Amino acid sequence: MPRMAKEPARERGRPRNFDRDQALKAAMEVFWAKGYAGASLADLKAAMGINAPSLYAAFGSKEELFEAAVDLYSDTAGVELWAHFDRAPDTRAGLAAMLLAAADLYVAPKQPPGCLVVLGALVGGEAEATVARNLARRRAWNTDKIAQRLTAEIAAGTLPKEADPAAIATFYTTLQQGMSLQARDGASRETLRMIARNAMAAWEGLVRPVGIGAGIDTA
Amino acid sequence: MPRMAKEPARERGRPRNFDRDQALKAAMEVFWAKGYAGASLADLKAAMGINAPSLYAAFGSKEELFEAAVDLYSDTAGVELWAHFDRAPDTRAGLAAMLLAAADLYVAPKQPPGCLVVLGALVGGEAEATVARNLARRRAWNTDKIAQRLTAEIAAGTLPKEADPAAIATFYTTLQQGMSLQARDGASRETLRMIARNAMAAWEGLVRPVGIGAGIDTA
DNA sequence: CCTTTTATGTATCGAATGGTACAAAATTAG
DNA sequence: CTAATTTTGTACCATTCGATACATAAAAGG
Repeated sequence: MPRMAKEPARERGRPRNFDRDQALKAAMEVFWAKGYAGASLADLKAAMGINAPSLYAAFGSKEELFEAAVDLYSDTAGVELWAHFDRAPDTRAGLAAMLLAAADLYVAPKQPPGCLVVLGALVGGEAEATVARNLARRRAWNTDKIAQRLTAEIAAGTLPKEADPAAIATFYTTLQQGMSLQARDGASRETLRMIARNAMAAWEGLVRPVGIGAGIDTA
Repeated sequence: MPRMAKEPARERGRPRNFDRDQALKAAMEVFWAKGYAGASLADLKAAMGINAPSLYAAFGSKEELFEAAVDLYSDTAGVELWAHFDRAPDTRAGLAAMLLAAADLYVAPKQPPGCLVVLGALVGGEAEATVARNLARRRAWNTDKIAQRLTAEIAAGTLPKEADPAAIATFYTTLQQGMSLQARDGASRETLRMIARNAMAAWEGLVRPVGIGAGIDTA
């Protein structure tokens, strides 16, 4: 049984002379900017500063490199976004905070506009199908996350029983994804924040579906 | 001066033995399904049922073929969508009708899900840059179309002077584009229609920005 | 030292990419 | 008929694609 790699623990053969995390971050930015198919191996090699054999030895294949890049994205940019959602006192405040954070993230300087999970692999041939499916699964997770919190609030009585968690969650997911496209089309941070604020203007109408008593007990 | 081609008017050389419009429609569907970069010449040739020289003689290049396909899309699916917007008595009804029509269009059977103008060329390298810019321009036109009608209604007094045409138009464009992604992710017609309906729940909050008197004169 | 192990750089691989050369075929003009 | 014009099918081009073979370099184990 080989000993655990706790300290740096020099491995056996010739050490690699590039920083794996740094190279992965560079790859993430290329995928983020150009998408899975649009990022060529030549692009990736140039950005990562390594040759093909080093890339394949460290990451396996373009597809595995992409998955690793998306993991890194989720663990950095993505986790920061959803932290706003989790920290907020309720779902409404969480969605507002998440969308405003998205507005900042999607046009942050020194970064490609929009979201890697949304834009990374949308359309394409069979070569992209696998990664596209994986990204779709991540997007579905985010919608579920919103829906689950809504369900909990309905159960707790802080939201009307008539509210439809899936519908509300999908609505805000749709807006968030649309914001990624807007960012690609050159929308400013202010424009994106305005979209986010306007999205919250729909809240009352969403949690209180028409005909249940909308407007009776507001203010 | 060569005579005008009014009747079928047999041209000079060997006649082409495929229907140009029909081939273009087939190409449009391939681009719609796979995007500009994802649609290979092999895909296009197979769907159009012609060989490379015929394709290039009739359409010039992949890029020109794509532009022609997008024109066809705009003149068929797209025009049907915006006809709903134009026919409606006011902007609010127009947006509702347009979004509901989009819900139908984006998951219509025998068609790729979502919108070609939204999904056709979002990310990618320099090879896609030109077509991506052209699609972005078309998307911007649609937003302007909404904003112009809003501006007219504000001038006419049917909407509050405080309403922000650009912000409202961008909001609904964002939703429409998000709906294209949802369609790609497998959303049903019912889900898309729910998104559209919920989008209209935001209307009152949008045309009457916070602090102007929202909620005072409703109902 | 020598052996083992891993990484690197060069030089490529086969396949797919968008796009063409070229000759034969099919039509009209005269 | 012949000449001119246009399309078609075959075969192919140069480039780029993702991915590898292979010899060498650099480290640890013994």
